[in-house]
Amino acid sequence: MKDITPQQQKVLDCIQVYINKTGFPPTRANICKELGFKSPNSAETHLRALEKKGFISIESGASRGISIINPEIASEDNEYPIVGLVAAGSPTLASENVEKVLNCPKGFFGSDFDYFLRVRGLSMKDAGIMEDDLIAVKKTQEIRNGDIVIARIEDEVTIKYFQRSAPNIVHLKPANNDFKDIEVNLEETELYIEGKSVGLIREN
Amino acid sequence: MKDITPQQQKVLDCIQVYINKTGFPPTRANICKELGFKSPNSAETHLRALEKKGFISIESGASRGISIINPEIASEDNEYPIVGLVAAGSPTLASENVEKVLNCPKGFFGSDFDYFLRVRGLSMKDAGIMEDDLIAVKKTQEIRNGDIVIARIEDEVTIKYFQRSAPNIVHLKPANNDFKDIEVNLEETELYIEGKSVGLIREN
DNA sequence: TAAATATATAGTATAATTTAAAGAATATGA
DNA sequence: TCATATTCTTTAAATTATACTATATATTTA
Repeated sequence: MKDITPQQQKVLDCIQVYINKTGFPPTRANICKELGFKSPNSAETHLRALEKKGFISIESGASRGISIINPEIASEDNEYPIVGLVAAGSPTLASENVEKVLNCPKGFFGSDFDYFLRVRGLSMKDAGIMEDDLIAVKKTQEIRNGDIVIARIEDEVTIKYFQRSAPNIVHLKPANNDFKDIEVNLEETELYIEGKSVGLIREN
Repeated sequence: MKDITPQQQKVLDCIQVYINKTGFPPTRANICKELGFKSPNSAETHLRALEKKGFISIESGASRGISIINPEIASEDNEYPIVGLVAAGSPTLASENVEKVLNCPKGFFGSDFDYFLRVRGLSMKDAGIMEDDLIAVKKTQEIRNGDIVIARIEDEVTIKYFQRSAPNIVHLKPANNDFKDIEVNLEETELYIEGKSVGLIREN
């Protein structure tokens, strides 16, 4: 990341202080006033320079659409959306799928993860994964045999053990004798791995 | 702080998710679109209700001037000891029994709790409680039938379902056909309830 | 039953970004 | 040293973004 000039640093600090104080980013006029400019366009120019150098991002056309790019955004708690399994389609984070969010400290599970997924069904009950449990899902394509994956097969989403049986054959194995393995021939059927489970939470 | 309705909670979550995603708050139109309203005014009304109930603050006349009021509960972690089951004796919080502590936000489970207990054995596997899981234990003597309890019988500690079968007869029932009920006659044998399970955590 | 909640249409006024043009000061490289 | 690039700042204005208000209806809750 490139160096910034003293004045650009002043603008960056001004943004951070303003966000800390108000909870939302400043406008150009706010920055202009705060730093004693006579024109919002002075602020605009600095913002563009900071954006170019990678310190902030600006959503074009959006009022107060400034966000600070902060590599160590490691606040203690992070909010993770709880996603419900939908009948069809991937467990996206679109708000209609998000029940609510849950605070969870960094490092709570051994791996980072992206969201909680609400479990439906009992196909993994012998692995201790019960109806209504929350699975912590890490979005990744790096899957090993035996991982518990969230897999999507042609709009059907399921939680199973992953087992690659041949270069183009994958078995999705339940942990419940009442369910059968799902055999996926990758040449015929599209299999998408949404992610893998890195943890589980249950509330009694 | 007053309660909010399910829909208001959705709006609040939508704001939080949007902020997490973009770094700045949503407009009414963003919320409207995200929640599927046809009019931004629906969002406006919910925002005003949330403001009135103290969950957000709105800076009048400021575009994207929404900030979430964080109650101290949301940012406060508590450290809970993780206790291992000892061969004999109760799962006390004496330091020799404490593996480590785990940060957990207030309100993480529906109930308060006092410590995490490391699970040993598979007597409750059909209830989804597996070896090495962490059970969140609330110290209490108020037990109902069907509760998962941490019970101590003459220096032997076990995790089972509680079932009072008669005024002085208690059954501690496993969730695994390989284990038998433990019948406790309270006139002959001392039974001590350490607490009950209010939640579970597992790391894959 | 009254109040609260939820949602819509419609419109106005203000907020805010962006662009163009200009100029001065400073830094950099040949 | 000089030419060029970068930084910094201004005026001015066009355009879009956005909040807010009025009004209405339906449903739910206390």
